[in-house]
Amino acid sequence: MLEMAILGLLSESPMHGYELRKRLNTLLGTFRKFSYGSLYPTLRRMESDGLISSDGATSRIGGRGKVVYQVTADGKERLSESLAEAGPSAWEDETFGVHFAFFSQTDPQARLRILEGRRTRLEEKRDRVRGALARTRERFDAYTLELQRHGLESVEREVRWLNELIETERSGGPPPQRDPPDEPSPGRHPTGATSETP
Amino acid sequence: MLEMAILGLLSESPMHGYELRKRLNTLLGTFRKFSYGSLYPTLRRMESDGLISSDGATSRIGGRGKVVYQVTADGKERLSESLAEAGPSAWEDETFGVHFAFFSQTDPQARLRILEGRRTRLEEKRDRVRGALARTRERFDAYTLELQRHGLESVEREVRWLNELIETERSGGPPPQRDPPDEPSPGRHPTGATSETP
DNA sequence: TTCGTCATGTAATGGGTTACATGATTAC
DNA sequence: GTAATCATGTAACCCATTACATGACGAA
Repeated sequence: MLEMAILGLLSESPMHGYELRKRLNTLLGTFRKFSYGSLYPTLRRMESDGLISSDGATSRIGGRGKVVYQVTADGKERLSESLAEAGPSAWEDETFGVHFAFFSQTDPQARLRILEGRRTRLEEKRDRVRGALARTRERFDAYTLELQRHGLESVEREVRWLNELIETERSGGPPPQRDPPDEPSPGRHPTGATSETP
Repeated sequence: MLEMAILGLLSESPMHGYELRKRLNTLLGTFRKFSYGSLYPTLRRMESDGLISSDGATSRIGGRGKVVYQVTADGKERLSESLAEAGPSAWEDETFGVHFAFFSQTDPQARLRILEGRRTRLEEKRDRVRGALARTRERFDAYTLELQRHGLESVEREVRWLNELIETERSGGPPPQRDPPDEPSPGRHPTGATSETP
């Protein structure tokens, strides 16, 4: 997971750990965050595995020196293997997210298989929840019921999303390019205060 | 997390591990699943901690025998402490879900603080994503952009959900009791196969 | 000169999963 | 009598987090 994300980012441009983490967390931040405690050890392991290489610059005396990493040939190979992996593991919540984040580097066929697999996964889940809701409607208290209902709606929403993506993908069409949802603040001030949380 | 969920379920009625896991996975299944590999060891630990007690029935010769657990006095105390815990940890995705699942056993004040804390967390996240989207719009490729957009919409949706819940909660009103979404299958075509993964 | 943030790292720990192994009970 | 599912458990591992520690560098 982390490995794939690192390879994906480094393949676009060489970077050092700190920046890598920042980009990782804005890229995948909607569903996942990484800490240094996992990043740095992973980078070292990947270097010793030959997937990435550093300039080993121990710049300046004393300080540890900024270490810039880049992907090796082996690393590139590993990356495309990972991205092409369209089996069950790629439909899991977080794994799917990472895959999706690097779809532009992924073979169109793999993209489609991943999207479809993910959709099937979610449809199964949706049906399980619907079933539980139908079977045991009165065994749930109001909160539990609300939890199920909200969960069900989330899944249904993602299925619709996937349907759109698959359709677009099938028509060989360009990846979607729609506007992000407008924040409902009609008169936006230059101050642009978006939220007031007291 | 697992501990709280176990206490919450067992406090409603005594159960053995297998059934516990099933109920756990239908109750929390929209966002979390547990395996036996974590459940059984946890049950044993909790028993040795005195939070739950088993009937120790080594029924039948040979076989391990069904073990029914129930919450002890200490366990009940621990449960209400856990449920009342309304600090930052309770706003985390999965922790929040578990808290919510047992809201009917939770003090109304704690419920409100948890919902509000969760909302603030999500509003912060929403603003971070909006910011990233506004700052680096053209540094994202189409897929990455779509990922952000979908993530943003998900967060916005959950904020709206929380707003409704908080409003209901504030008016001392009864917990929501609305209908689960109707499956939109009035006349689904046989051609309209939703998933075919060969 | 002090604060923020850039930058790298380690030790201890957490909280689970996977895969495996065993046997009892029920339905057909 | 055999397949499914009920029921319990263990060992090995995984993939990270938390908390801590260190220090450089730029701006106020």
